[in-house]
Amino acid sequence: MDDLLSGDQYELDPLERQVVAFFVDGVRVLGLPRSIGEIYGLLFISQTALSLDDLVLRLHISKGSASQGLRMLKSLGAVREAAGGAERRTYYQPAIELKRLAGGFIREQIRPHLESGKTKISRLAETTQDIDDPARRKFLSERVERLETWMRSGGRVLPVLQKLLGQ
Amino acid sequence: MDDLLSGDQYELDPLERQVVAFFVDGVRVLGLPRSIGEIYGLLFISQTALSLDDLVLRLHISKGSASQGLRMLKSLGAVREAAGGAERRTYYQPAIELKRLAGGFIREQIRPHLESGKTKISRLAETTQDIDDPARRKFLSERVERLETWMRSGGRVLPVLQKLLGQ
DNA sequence: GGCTTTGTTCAATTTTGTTTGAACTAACCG
DNA sequence: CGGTTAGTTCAAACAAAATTGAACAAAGCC
Repeated sequence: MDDLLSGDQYELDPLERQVVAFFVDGVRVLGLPRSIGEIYGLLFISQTALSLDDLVLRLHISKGSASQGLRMLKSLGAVREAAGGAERRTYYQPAIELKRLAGGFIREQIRPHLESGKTKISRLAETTQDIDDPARRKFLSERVERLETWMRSGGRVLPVLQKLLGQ
Repeated sequence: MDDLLSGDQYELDPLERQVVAFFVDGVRVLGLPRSIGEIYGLLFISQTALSLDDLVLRLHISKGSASQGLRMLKSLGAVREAAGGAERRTYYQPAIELKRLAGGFIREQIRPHLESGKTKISRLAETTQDIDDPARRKFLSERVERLETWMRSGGRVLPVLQKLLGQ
């Protein structure tokens, strides 16, 4: 905290900045906040495990951001707590197997939406039954049927995806 | 605009609202704006092709939103202009084959990021060469190699994905 | 030509989502 | 105990992204 001699001793070097920027872009594609990319990026390029305070200090983000970011990364299985440390403070390391990263993302971000989608389509199918005009009802049933097909395809694809990424 | 007799003549019925809401949620998962979901949803549930003005009127969105939304949906291959109409006004219909939808999304939203990712990693690999400390350089090279592996996996997965969704 | 209709563009506004930071809990320490 | 450190929570501030609407261009019509 007390960087009395040099305010820059914690600054990222150019390579670290480049890697962090890479992951910031990466997670934006996935619809995750930039702090997630910053944290994961710095962990990815660090040879030693880092604490929450290290992240705050080096990335110039708030403790709140670091805490929330680490929580999400843990839930995605993208970081784990470093084993062993006898210290009270916990240190974090990145998971770097694509299999694990993709698996966590699919489990946490995709499957829930697929599930809730199926539920909503069921309700849609019910609502469709209430339509009076038979021609209209037939058309709607076909469209709902189409949605159900989409969801089935989605459900079939995920395991294959995970399998392909796990190598 | 001047609905003197009944302000509701263009309102969505409950089923239409349900479908539009379904697609609004759906596109949010993909990181696309809600207007995209509204427009596609209404087209999806409509038995006839709709014009830009129809969308403005029924969804209560601005002409600007409708225009931009249709442009993006066209670029994704998710809507096409209805053939035939001798009218000046153009009418739109949804593409409903998952194959086509997924293909457009992959082409427009995923591939560009994969490509630019590869480029950035190449630059990263160069920067890594400038590192003086051999141990550090070795570690960084391994991590960059890992990123390259990720990208290769990504590149291999996309065609399989398209193939699986096209049935 | 002038008038109308259709659609686009983009700066200003609104909405949404992220980050901050102060207040808090919990755990350790002397 | 009282003091320090580690980490969480959440309302408020801020930043990023979407939407609006007015000005505009293009094309048809009379």
